[in-house]
Amino acid sequence: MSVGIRHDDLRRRNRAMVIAAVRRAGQPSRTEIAATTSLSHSTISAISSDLIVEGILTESKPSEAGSLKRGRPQVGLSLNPEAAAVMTVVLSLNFLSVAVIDYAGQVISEEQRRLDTLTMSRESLIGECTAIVRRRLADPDLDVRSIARIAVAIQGITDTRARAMLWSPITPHTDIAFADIFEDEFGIPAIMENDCNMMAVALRWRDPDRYRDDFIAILLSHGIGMGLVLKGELFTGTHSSGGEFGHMIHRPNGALCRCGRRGCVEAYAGNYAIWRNARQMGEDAEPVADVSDADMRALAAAAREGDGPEREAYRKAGEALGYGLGSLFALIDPAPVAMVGVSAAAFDLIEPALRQAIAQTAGGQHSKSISFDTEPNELPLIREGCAMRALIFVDQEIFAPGVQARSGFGGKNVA
Amino acid sequence: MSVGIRHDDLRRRNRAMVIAAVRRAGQPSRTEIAATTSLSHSTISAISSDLIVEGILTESKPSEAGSLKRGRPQVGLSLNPEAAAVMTVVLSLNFLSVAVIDYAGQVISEEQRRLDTLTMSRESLIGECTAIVRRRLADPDLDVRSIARIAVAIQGITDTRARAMLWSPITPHTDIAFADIFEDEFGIPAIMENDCNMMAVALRWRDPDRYRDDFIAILLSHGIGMGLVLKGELFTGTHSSGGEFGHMIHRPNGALCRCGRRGCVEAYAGNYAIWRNARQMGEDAEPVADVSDADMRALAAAAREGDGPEREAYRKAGEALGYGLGSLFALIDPAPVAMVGVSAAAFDLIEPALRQAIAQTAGGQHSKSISFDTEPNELPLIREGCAMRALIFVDQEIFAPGVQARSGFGGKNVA
DNA sequence: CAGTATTTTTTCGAGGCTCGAAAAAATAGA
DNA sequence: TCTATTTTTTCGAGCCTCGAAAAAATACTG
Repeated sequence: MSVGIRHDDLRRRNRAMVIAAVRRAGQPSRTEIAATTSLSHSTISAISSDLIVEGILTESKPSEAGSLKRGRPQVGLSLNPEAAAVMTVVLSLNFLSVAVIDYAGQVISEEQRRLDTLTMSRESLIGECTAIVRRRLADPDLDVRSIARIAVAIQGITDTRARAMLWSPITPHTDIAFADIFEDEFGIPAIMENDCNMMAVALRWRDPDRYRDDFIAILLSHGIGMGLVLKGELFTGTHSSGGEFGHMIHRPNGALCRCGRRGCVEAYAGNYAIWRNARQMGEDAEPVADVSDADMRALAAAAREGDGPEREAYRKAGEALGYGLGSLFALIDPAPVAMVGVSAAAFDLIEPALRQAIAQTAGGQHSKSISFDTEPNELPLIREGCAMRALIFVDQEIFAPGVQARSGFGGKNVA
Repeated sequence: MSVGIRHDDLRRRNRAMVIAAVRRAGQPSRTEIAATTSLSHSTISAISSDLIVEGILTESKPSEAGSLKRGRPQVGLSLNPEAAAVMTVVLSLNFLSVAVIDYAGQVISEEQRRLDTLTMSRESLIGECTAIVRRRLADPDLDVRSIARIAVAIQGITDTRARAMLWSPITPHTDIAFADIFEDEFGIPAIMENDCNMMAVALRWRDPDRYRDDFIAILLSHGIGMGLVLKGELFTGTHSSGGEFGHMIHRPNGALCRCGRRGCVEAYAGNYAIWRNARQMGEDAEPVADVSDADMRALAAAAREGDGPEREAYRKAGEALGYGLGSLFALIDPAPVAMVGVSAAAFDLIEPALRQAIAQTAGGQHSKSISFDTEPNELPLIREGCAMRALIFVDQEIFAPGVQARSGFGGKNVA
């Protein structure tokens, strides 16, 4: 462990730094990059002229129209969209979505497809995934060689090495190494990520002011998922994608969860749990396979209508989420929360009980100051997160290569 | 954010790397250091000769007696004990302990003292702490100028900046900035750390094989504390020392906790909770201020004697700890656990219920493979952790200084 | 419209760092 | 005493970043 820094690593790291600065800032001038990286102008000049020659960056016209200043106008540097491309594959319950994204982050082409993921065989699930990717790669407008990376996101648990799905609620099959499958099939490096982690990555890029170093993204969907960024890094478990917030225990020996255990947060706050409680089916009732978004919206509407089992179901969901968040906050301290997914649209029904519960916990000391944001649609977020993950891989591993070991330094999990 | 690497940072980082290699390995030769750091022999030679001239390292006799090999014998490098010294201050319930440690990690001098921390005024608590440090500094055998760092550990919550105790169960007073107080008083840089975090740091140095990158140290004492190392880094909250495992919610609206809330893990597993249950005082009974170690040992003996309220009390403690660990493992995946403190000596009474509970949780899937270790005495561990923390500060900030910003690189929390 | 002030970017030499190769040092075996 | 072997040091080469100065590109000024 703890490897020293070779002399040639210097350039590599600083190249990566410049690329990262451009990706973050959009069209920064060399002077701005020098300021944010605290490297000298000479160094930035040298590195960026290399990157331009290599076709990674391009010079764009003076960044702002209102160049009211005197002096030589700044020349904006931007990512060359044609430098590379990446592909995202998002697999969720009964739905498969693929997109090709250029180096600057714009969607070039996409395709979506309904599947019956719960009943498909292992082979046909894999087959559908590879087929849709193959169709995209066959696009005549696309230079296949430019695709530098495939990022796959799935609802479920993935391994830390980002190679395989270990378990997922959307299919009975386990341990599918999608990353390896795509690499073998297409010869393109691939990674396999957890959907909620990708949501968190995307939120950070969308709104870096709110979602800076520490925040939580919670997916309120059929199941409950979480993506967590701590100290600027995506938080993952020691072996898996981790962060199984939905399966923290809310009530020992409580309601039956989809995972087969009892008393998980999800067994009170997942769509199926809200549905079960609203229909007064009892906590032991087998979770239903799926509840349509329309049904959930109808449920929320009924709950808003007046007091009754629907409203009580949302109250219980809020309570479970509140105690769960309280326990989480006991571990990590409070942080901004983004609620994502269908039931985030019903957050008005969830919030009161949630805040009341969180106030009972150690982490909820300043419960009023904990702020929630809602975003009803998770799919675009997941795709954006995948795209950024893949693009940053290209930035670091392809356009600034040459470092052997990652231990000690090398922010691998930087969201 | 994300600062580039200056040319002069190179030497600084590699110096730090060499010092760290020596601290880890004990008496490594230059060749061994070159191997572990993957720097060239020339570089190691240059850096180590600098460090020797500066009095930071010394050459020791050939590392092993059995130099059966041919060739020129290796020269061991070791830390010069006189290069610097650090002081540790450990403040726990009714007890204050101070030690001076040389640069190589050996205790030079120490002093311990009983206090009535629960009833002392703020001023006298601070006064006792500064007085004991002053007495140690007055030791004629000690060169005061060599003291490069004071590390203070306290049971309770500290801030992420390692300046202040925010809240502690050992005193009614809050927000005492011990680090600032010591710095102002003695002009020596100081840090304020959480006791359980220091336990984790110490475990990692004691047994790097078992406690490598991911593990958990749990203090089973009057209260329940936790120190957590994830991916080789000490885990802290976003604002505070965090990791308040003892105040995760075990049962909503459950037993009364010392913190004033209800249903915390500690309200079932802290010494006062075990005592309360064993004495059948009811879950609403006000927690007692302190239970002596002797009383706890008697309780454990009674529990081992036969079935009864004592045994049931330990069972409840195990259940709470098990569900809590299960929820924690849902977030971070399972990892080795060290149980520290008086009640760790009664772990035989706790373990069955703990394992049974953990098996009910998502994190406990492989509950049999989760391994527990016990260590009944927390104080030496805390002191060792403090010492290592302080020494590593000296290694990095004093003997390899010169880096301005830490963002991006700079492993601040490396245990 | 020419000249001046101002700001950005590039150029160039200096200084430092790591590296590889070769030399020097230090020991065990023959 | 000589040779083989291993560790450590020495030395020149090659990069990299930096600061200063030059070059480039614009706005202002009279």
